[in-house]
Amino acid sequence: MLTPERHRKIIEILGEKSVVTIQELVEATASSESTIRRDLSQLQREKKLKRVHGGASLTHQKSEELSVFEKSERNALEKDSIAQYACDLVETGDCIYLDAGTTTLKMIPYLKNKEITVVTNAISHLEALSEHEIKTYLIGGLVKSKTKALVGSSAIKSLSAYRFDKVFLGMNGIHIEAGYTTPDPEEAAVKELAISLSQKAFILADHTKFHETSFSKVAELNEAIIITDDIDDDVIYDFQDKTEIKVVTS
Amino acid sequence: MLTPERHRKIIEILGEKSVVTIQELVEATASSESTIRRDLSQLQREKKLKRVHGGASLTHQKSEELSVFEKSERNALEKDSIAQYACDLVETGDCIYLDAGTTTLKMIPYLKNKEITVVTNAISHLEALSEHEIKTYLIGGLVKSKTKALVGSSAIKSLSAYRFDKVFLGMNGIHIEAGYTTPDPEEAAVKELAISLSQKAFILADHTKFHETSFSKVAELNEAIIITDDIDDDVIYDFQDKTEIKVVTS
DNA sequence: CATTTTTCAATCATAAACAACCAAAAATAA
DNA sequence: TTATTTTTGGTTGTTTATGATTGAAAAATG
Repeated sequence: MLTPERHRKIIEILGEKSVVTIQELVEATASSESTIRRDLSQLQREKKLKRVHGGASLTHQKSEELSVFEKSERNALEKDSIAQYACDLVETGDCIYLDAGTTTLKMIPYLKNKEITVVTNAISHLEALSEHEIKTYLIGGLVKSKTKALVGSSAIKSLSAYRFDKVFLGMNGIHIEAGYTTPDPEEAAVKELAISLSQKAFILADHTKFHETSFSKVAELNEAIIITDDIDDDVIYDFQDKTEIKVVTS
Repeated sequence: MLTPERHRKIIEILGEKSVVTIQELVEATASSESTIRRDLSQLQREKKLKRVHGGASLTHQKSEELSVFEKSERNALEKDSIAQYACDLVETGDCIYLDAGTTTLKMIPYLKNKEITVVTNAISHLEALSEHEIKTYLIGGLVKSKTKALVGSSAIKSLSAYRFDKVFLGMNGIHIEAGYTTPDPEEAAVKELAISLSQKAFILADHTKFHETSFSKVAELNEAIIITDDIDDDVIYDFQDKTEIKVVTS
């Protein structure tokens, strides 16, 4: 494997997972520890990543011109922990629904080799799903040009042909009275239906989403389990009698 | 193999793979290591690529990357003429189905500002469709990881919810007895249904597809109108009593 | 806090890739 | 045709990348 090929792969994996061990990279590139260490040192000099004990992490610098894979987003590390936790809930043979969104995207690397079936409305997730050889169904529908998600009545109809063991959704607002909310009514309708088609529904949301409300209501709090990162104890106290909350400590 | 021919091939391979080893190029061009090294040095001086230890890698210039990619396609100009002609058949308000494939992809720029609705099974077309602000519905279905097309029973079911004014399909084989054929049975089933759901069906195929057959039958010749480029008169004579043929002169 | 385990940087031998050179072959010109 | 130039492929010694090893440093464990 050639050097630039390896470097690209490293950056790409980091874009998906935010953190990666040297061991994982050794396997992914079929090269030795020494080589990976050298690669990481070089990429760190180029400010493409940050070395950490045992592996590497993406730099959370606000950057002007970062290429596709290099773009980091807000709370990337927290979202990665949440995604990883969510994937531990997925069992072999499950049929799951993956909603559009950055956090659900980060689940995909951890779903590899689980022998599951994924249904999604997120066109942006297809590349990663295909790369990790996960059997994927896309629902039909109107392509929302901005977010590249599928919405509308045909999406609703297409989605309702499936039933899920688990569904994983991103969410913009989690509020005691307003419940789960999201900006776009059409996406809200898809999320709402996905929840009702599943045995268990999980909301993946970092701490910034609590006490927020957005335009369109998706569901009541008790209709899904929340997976989140470090939040204040009083926030947990506020919500704990409304629904179940899994807190991931990163 | 002549020098410019070799250089073109190197750039073409690089356009597909982003990185390439010297050994691969030696095999692809049937020339020696020394020659390839000289080629790479020269192409590097021309800023067409970047040499790396063991081979070569793309320069990170997106624009050039794209132009190279376009050039690399076989019969690109003919396909573009065919695509342009096909788009002249589309009228304001039409609902059309666009099949996966390079020729149908080339239709998209010419569809801009026609105020039409497009339904497609080609995930690869979405970017161009969105870029040209065309209202697009994607059918649902299993994501075929290699070609990024939607297939399977759920795709069939999803597609059958629509009716079309016109459908435009690529095709691998056009043969007097075998009719229209394509390699993949699952894609063939989708194409077949699309034809039956339309008022008028058009096959977009350059001259190399005539008298060829592939594995899976899609339809009889008379079920669609063929749009093609310069072909021999005797080919037209062979086919003209079977179906209508539009010949685009480029 | 001491011990154990893991990860690290530095070094080294090896195998691969390299540039430079040369002679043969091919293309071009006379 | 022959002479000249260009291109090619093999050979040379040199450079580079790689993977294994080692002792040091850092985490993890008890």
